[in-house]
Amino acid sequence: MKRSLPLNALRVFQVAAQHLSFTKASEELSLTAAAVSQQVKLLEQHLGMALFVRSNNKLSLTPAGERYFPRVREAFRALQHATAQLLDQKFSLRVAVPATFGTKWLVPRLFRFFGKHPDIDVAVLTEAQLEAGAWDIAIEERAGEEGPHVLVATDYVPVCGPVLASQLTQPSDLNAVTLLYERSGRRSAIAPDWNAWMAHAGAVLADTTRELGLGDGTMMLQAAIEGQGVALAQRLLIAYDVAAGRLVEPFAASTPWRHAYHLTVAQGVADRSEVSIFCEWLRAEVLAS
Amino acid sequence: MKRSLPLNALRVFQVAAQHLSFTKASEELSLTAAAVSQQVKLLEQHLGMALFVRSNNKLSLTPAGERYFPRVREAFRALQHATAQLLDQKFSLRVAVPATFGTKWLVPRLFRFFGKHPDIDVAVLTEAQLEAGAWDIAIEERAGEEGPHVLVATDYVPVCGPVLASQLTQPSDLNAVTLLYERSGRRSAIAPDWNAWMAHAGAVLADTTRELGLGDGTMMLQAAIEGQGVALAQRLLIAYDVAAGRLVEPFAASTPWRHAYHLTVAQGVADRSEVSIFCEWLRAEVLAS
DNA sequence: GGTTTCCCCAAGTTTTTCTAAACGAGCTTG
DNA sequence: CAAGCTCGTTTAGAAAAACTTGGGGAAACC
Repeated sequence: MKRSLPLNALRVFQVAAQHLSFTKASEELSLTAAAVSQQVKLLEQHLGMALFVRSNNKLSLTPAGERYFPRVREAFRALQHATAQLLDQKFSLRVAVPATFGTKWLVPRLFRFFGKHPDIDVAVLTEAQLEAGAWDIAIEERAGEEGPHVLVATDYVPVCGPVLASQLTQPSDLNAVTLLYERSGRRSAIAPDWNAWMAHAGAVLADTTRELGLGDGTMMLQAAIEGQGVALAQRLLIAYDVAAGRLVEPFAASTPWRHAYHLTVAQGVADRSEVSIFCEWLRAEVLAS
Repeated sequence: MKRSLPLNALRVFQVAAQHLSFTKASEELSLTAAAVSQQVKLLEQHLGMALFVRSNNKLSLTPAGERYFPRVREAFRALQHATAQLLDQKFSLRVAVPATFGTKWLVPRLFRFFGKHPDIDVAVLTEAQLEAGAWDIAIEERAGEEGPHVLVATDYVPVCGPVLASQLTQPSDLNAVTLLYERSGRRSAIAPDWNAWMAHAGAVLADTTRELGLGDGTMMLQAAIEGQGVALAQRLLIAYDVAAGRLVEPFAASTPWRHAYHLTVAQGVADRSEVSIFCEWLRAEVLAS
């Protein structure tokens, strides 16, 4: 490499390649289109090859640019991710939770914690970033409700929007609607299925019943709220939506199997006061509900 | 992220963290130490946290910096690697070879190819970068000498420097010296071992004989040239060193097993004239030797 | 105790980067 | 088919970084 890569030009290239438009890239970067054009030209000169084909009024990548772009994007994403994680360390307490649990249970209660402890900066991270050193407290979901660190456990009930609920009088009616369930891909917990619930409710799931698997519990609940079907959801996580009338439980029957959320404290942080304060607050919240 | 990362400052940080010295970093970057100091300070301000501990006269990373550094380094390496590979595309022909084969067989003959075809830019890549699209022709080593695309095959013979060779009169003398062999970790070929050669030569390898495994054939041959021991080397690759008197074959006995170099042409490039010209030249070179 | 080795700071200069404005090529539109 | 629009390029000058110089201090080395 004759001279070190022009990094800023590289970032401009990356954004421009994403949009396949210098104008759009200039907006994202808060620059003028001229600046983008210049930076890209600089990079192309540095590499000694064209990255874009400027066929008048339409922009596309050359084969070289096509090969280069995804790798450059990946590198920048890695930088971005590393930086974001570094910045998390500025919080005095970092709590990693499953996305749905965070959205539907933790976040709605968190304002009470802030009220009591305004001096503690809490960061709520999604489970996806469960790398060592990235969190102080982690909450994880597992099947069953045994274990020394169980925070709270829940069963599953069918829920749906109020309109749909009015059409359901008995479990077998479910065969006429779309059944939503969570396709928890990587999670260790065994996802509950409709088949089991129906059997438990004394009905039979027809082969023809339409099912829709959502990749994420929040998405599933959102679909249920919008009336797209009936979801098999954790009772623990629907309290607020039920209270607001957005969701209704058409049948009381819950499931015999339960899932539990387990509380883990990262090694070496147990003696920090924020950590124990938060853990105690969590347990108090569980008891209060 | 309030404002996009200062990429150049990030690179400076990366270099400084590598050396744990602003002065050394400034040399590598062809800057003054003051410039390095300023860039690092800029980055630290941007992130809102310290990355280095400046204890007078000794520099070290903070825990945050310690976590950040390897990830930043990785991202820059990825960029560097992607760019290097992109630049290879400027060559009209990219040939990937095992490192030792390239050093000892291909490169010494390559000047004849350039003489005949000065218009073809050849890039010789090491096997390590065997990713799709990165090469036009690949040469790979495998055990045995069967296969439709065998370029050339070879057996193995002991070689060493001339001084050491004068002390060896029969195979059993090898038990008194260091035996060098190639620890070809990832290669699919089964590395030949001294045990087998000794048995074939009618001698016995003593348990006490000192062996030294080198990770790379070139390193092994270099050790042999320097008189550090006797190497079990591919006869194909030692011709030039033997001719120059740097290496000597103390025993004529070669091995019953052979390895072959196979020639692979990447998909979709077989019809390019440079490719067929080079392949024909390779075969002609094999016949000529 | 002097010397060396680091790093930091402030001021000034160089280099890079960006903007503004004008231009040109193709596409759309009336 | 010509006017208007979009989009990228170019140039020159302005703004903003980045870099150097020179000075200083604190530990470490001899």
